[in-house]
Amino acid sequence: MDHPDQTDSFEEAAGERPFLSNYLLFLLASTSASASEEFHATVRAHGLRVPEWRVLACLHEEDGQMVTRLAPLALAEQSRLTRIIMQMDARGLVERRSDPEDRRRVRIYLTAEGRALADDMIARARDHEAELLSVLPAGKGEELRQLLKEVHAKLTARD
Amino acid sequence: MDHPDQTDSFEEAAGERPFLSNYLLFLLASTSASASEEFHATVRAHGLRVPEWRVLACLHEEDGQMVTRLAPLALAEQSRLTRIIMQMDARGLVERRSDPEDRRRVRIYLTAEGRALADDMIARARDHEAELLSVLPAGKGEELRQLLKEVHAKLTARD
DNA sequence: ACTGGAAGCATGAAATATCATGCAATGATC
DNA sequence: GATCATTGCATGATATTTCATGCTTCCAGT
Repeated sequence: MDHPDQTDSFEEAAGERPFLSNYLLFLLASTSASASEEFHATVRAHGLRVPEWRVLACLHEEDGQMVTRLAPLALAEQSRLTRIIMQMDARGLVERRSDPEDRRRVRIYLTAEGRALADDMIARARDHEAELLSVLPAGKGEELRQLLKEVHAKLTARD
Repeated sequence: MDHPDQTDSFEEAAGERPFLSNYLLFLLASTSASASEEFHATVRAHGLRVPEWRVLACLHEEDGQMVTRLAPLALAEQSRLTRIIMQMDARGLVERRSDPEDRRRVRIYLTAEGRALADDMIARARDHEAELLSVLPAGKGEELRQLLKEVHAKLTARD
């Protein structure tokens, strides 16, 4: 039945597996989007936009970071992050202080309110992650985490 | 030196591993972003915006899809996709035809030019993916792909 | 010290995205 | 087969994002 020498239209050839559903960049983007969406609903329910939550998480990890360092971590472009920080500042979640070592730099610090919110959201993020992983066969989640850490490291190594 | 019964500030406690760099949603989003960025440069170099490339890839896989089906696949919201399609139509990459079975539906078809571009870009995507995977120890890439397919399936199963 | 260049952040104008809603076609219920 | 709800797509108003560029501060070389 299969005469590969005849039907080589490339598109519908016999042994082809579908491209899209196996394409790594698609799987990454799509999985990231659907996995994140659930939690992002929680984020918005707490009056935060997604990049604001990311900033809180980054500062929770290390307070007083500069805008330029925060931007890639929060997956936001610099000018966008500047504005987000300004709004968070206006709202009293963070505080901007010029770095005395280098006055070009602006370092961002959590306020008490910001820290409280960050703590709360981080706890929720942990819970959500646990719940997310629970739909997978045991161990798979950690396996995925480790692989992603590896790839992520390789990719960000070559700046 | 370490008296865990004293310094339990939760934040800087002894055995804590960093949250962010182990947080699955962060790893997914950040890895996806940096992995995609390289290829997206290629996409733009060919005069396409990222969602346009995604539409081409989706149609290459299955021509004549409806807008509503295309939107989640191309990771774009419906009204956004409508406009993107309109531009691609204006540019001659796709064609919109009302579905005779259900005249609310608009089905999108690749034009000859669109198909040629899609074929070309898919080939480049394959190449880029191979190159991307080559920075990983052999096998790791496929392992990652399989895990992502699993998680992706689980996540999209519960609509 | 002086000059050129780069780093760090801010900002205006233009491009995009989103949200709610509109409209048309279909399906379901009685 | 009239009515009401729903699906599918389009669209206007608004909000967000981006791009280029400006301004300031620092650094390197001279």
